[in-house]
Amino acid sequence: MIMDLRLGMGVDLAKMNQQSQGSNRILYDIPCKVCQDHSSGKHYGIYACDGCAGFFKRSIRRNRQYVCRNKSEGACPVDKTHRNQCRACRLKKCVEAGMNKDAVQHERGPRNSTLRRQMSLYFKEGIGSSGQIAMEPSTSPASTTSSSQGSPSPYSINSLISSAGSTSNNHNNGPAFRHPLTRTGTNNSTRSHNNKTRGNPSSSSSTTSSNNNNNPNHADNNVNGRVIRDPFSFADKVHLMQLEAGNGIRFPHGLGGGMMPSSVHPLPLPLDLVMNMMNGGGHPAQRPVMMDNPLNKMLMMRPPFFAMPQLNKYNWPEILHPHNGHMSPPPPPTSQSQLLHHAAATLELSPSGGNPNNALSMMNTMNRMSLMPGGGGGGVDTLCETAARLLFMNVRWAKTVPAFVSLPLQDQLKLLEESWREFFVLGAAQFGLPIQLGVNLVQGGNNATDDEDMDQDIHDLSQDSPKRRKLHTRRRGKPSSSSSDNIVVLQELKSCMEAIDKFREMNVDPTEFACLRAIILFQSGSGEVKKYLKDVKSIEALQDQAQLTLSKYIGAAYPSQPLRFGRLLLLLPLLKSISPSTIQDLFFATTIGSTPLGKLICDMYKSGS
Amino acid sequence: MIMDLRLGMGVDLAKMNQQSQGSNRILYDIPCKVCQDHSSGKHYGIYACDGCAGFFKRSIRRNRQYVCRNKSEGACPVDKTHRNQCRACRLKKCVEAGMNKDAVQHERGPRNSTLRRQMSLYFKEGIGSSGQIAMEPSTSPASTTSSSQGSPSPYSINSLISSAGSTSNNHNNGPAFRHPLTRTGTNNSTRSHNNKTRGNPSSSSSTTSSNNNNNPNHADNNVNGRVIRDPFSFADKVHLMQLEAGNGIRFPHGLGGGMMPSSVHPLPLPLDLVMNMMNGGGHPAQRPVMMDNPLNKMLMMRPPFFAMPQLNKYNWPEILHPHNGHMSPPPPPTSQSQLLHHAAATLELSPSGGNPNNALSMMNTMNRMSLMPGGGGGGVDTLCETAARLLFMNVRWAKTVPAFVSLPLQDQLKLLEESWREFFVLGAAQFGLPIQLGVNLVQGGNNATDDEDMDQDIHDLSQDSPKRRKLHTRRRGKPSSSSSDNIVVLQELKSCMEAIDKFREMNVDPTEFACLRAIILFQSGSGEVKKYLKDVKSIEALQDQAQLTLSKYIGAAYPSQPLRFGRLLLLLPLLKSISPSTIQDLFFATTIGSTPLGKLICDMYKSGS
DNA sequence: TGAAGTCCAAAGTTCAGTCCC
DNA sequence: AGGGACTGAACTTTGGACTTC
Repeated sequence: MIMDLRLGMGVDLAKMNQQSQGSNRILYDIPCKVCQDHSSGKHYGIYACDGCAGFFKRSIRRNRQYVCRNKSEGACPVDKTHRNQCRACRLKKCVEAGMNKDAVQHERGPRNSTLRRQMSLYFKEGIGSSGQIAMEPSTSPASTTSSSQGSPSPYSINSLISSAGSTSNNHNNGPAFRHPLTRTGTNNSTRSHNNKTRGNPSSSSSTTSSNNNNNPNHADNNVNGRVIRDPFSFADKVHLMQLEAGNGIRFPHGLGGGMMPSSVHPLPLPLDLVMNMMNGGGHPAQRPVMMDNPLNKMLMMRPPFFAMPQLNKYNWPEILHPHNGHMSPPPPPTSQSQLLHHAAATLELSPSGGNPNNALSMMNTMNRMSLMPGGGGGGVDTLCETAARLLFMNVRWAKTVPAFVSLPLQDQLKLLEESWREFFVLGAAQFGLPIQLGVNLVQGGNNATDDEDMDQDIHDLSQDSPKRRKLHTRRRGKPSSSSSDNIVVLQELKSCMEAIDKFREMNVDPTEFACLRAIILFQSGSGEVKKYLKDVKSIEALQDQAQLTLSKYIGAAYPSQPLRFGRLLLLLPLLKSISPSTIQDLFFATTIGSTPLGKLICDMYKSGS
Repeated sequence: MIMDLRLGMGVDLAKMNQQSQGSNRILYDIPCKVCQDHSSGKHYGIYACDGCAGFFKRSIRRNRQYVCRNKSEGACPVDKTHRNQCRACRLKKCVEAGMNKDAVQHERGPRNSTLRRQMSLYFKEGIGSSGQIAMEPSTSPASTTSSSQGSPSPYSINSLISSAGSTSNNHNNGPAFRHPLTRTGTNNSTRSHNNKTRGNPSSSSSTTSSNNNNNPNHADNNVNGRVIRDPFSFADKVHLMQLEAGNGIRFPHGLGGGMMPSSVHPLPLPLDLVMNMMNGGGHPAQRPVMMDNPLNKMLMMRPPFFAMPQLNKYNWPEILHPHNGHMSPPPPPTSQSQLLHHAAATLELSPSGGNPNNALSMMNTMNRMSLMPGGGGGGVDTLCETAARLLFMNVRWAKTVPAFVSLPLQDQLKLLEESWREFFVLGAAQFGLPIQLGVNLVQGGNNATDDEDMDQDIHDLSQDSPKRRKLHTRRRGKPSSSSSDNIVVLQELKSCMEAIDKFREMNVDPTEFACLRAIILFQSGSGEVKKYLKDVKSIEALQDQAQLTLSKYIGAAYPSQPLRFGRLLLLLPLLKSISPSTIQDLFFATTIGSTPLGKLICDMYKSGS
């Protein structure tokens, strides 16, 4: 003790020399009393490093009895470099150094699940086999020892065995109750209880179908308009177009079409009128304006694209389900097996279907999706495909805009790179991409997708902690790391969904969407972007054109809505409510992986000349 | 346990039998109604231990929803030893035992650097006196301790004393002395963690409906959904500002105006109409209001807010330099020594000037500022003051908008919290806040501030590495830590400057600024925000009003610029090009520290009746 | 002054790596 | 050679000490 005191005081002054090694983690210059590594404060009564603290805790919790296999008979060196050589000696030294076994508390219940765990559950192991939904890992009898959960398993079989074997928490001390939280003899019950379930708790809750799948107002799948054949070699690589390619009814390369529901057009404006408006507008352009009135052409050129039906909120576009009839929504598969069958069939149709991983993952996904509110139609993979298609359509579209392609190539690429995110969300709004399915990617098995539950999820995941400050920190590489990421992702998704709702509330019509798209495309932006743009003036002029066109169109088409133009423009910032990285992680990870989308798009664009 | 229980029951209600466990802490023999541990008095309505009280508080504050993972389905034992095993059951038992959710209050500011202290320091000693720079809270006499960093000083005198006197720093055997740094790391995290969560004042109770105390006063003004005649007439408001500016008739609280060239005023308006509007909107304070209201004073002190002249790009507003004549910019100090001298002089003028650290840092700052383009008059400190003023004036302005104050208080606060960033940038654009000086905060001594050099700096700092992906990662605490942070900050600054340039290029007039400000203020947004808004419909209607007003105004004032309205609206997203945390770090760290601005603003707003 | 609050050390958990079988 | 266990850094939660209203 005397030693302790002395040491303590002496070293305490040395506390001042802390090291914060690159994070806000604090290490003291006080060495670990066990191994002399930097300590991170006191643990179990003595200054110790995280390693020794963790080791001690695990050893005590699991009641480990190590044996030194060395000739030295318990005299192995325990220091930073050797501490892992002999557990027996390490533990012995921990005790000798004064670590207090009683300070090791009971294991507690698991915290909330994290995105990473869920993702690994889904994508690594493929839950599909028994039709079991994976979020209740343990309720299934045989299932999945803790190990199968990909989690580090504090609740491993091992630990069960060991603690069960030792009826009492022998290693010690019997009754002593020094620390209030000191372990008592209740270990067995505790452990087993812990061992039990580690899944997503709310899985059972609410299948609340947030989907009022009503008003299937798409008339038929009339594919009108030409489809420019476009060698998008890239798309193939990325398996984007699997479904589509496998099915004659779909548009080649996903340049989707569909009929515009007449109800959506307040004024089924004849195209020529639009043209007139555009031409007649006499934009008193204050700047040199690019010639040949490109927006006109742009708007004209893509009837099928802009004519895609607006569907119900979050419903699948009919076009994704060609096998279904015309008016009737696809009967949702009612059983797992049906779904699997469906998925399998789909895969077989795919020309590129050779990839087993793909097939497997898709099947799993389809399986998982079966409990989705929207009926069984959509799965994450399909979602991702659609997402990809959406994006690429935008690229394709841009390529058909003469004014755009007449810009310096560098500018084209930069503009595309800058706008893809907004394109994506805008497209989701226009075409009903059910981005809310992304929630499932975050939550794992929870099939709740309405706002209430989503809020709940956000709350569940939300940790009132420093992490919240890092709100914009993005995980890279890994699917995701901590629950704070979950919060961010969920919040962004929610914002995004609400943004989309706002567009839908406005009943934005295809012409308006087109104009908005152009406005977005010709955003010269500020900061970094601008620096790389060669012809900012032209771009600005084009944006002017676009907004003028929109303004005039609205004036003609919605004369009773003087606020409409402003409202639409004010919706644009909402398109940024989800971050590019979230989009990529959620909707493109499976199809594209981690290649930055901006770059990918540029490549696509360049290659598809 | 049994012993404990018996003892507890036997002695019963008697507070008299307190136990002091080695401190003067008082424990009662009345057991915790939740876990039967010793209680420490009543908490949230029942006798409870500190643990359960804290647990309950945290759970309610963070709106946690736990799920019992036990087969027992919510029947886990909750006692002293098991209380941490299952949060769901513990919380359930808390509630069942009678803990009152409504007794959990909102999170308060950090104790050691309370808002009030900061503010009173800031405003009492601070900005008022000419040329004086007093935003470092620490300049207050007594504190020579580490609290002088101008940062929120986690190291209160109290805590220093108590730890210094230590001996009683019970749980540790050693140290008589905690080094401040010890706490630094945790403190940062702790603080941010504290701050973060509940920007929303009534959130904890909003779920439980307990708090309906807000919205008493929007009874009759409620615009439900309909975009009808505004009781609040933006147009009038706007015109008020014009008049003010034009006539030299100002309203006491800086409601607007600006020295607008007369040519800019297309439509002069009758004053009385306007005055009616202003008087109409009383706003009874709905909540307990912070007393002694330093912010009010501050705001009172600075009437000429909206009258600040629009100056040259990035020049100091004249008003900041009252000691200088009228039109001529202050002669910049020409040499380092001059500057240092100047700085020193300034410091000596400071009432509290004792702190050497302060003096040093300030001198360094001044030194750095010396080579600024805008002349030597402005330093970072002055910049920060101006920034603070800018922000606060916006709050003040909002308070004068009848339509705004007629919203539920909760909504007002949320809207303010959401728009301050944009207000700040918009204000910078309108009043010429030389935000480019912020570059120096990032770079240290580098005196380059034009675009070229800034690009160079970005380039120099930039690592073509994964770091770039973390673009939004935010550092906390330190002014700037890694070079990647620097990149982010510089890029954001640059974007922000360019956004401001765009506004200036457009020659946005004060009326337009006012409308834009209103549009921003009444942004119901999406995602998180919306959830906390009670009266979204009204807010949307108000935004509609604002944009309609702008549209009409532009139509009248700039008939030759049909693109103008759209262009202005399209500038709005640029206001988000700088992140709140960057703004705070750069422009408010010295004045306000790390108190989250959103929260601070809300407090200001509430306190300023 | 009782009962709110914050502060923060030292408990806890999580999980990517790593090693070992 | 793939799966399970261990390690330790990173992060969260707990509860006793202390402050504030």
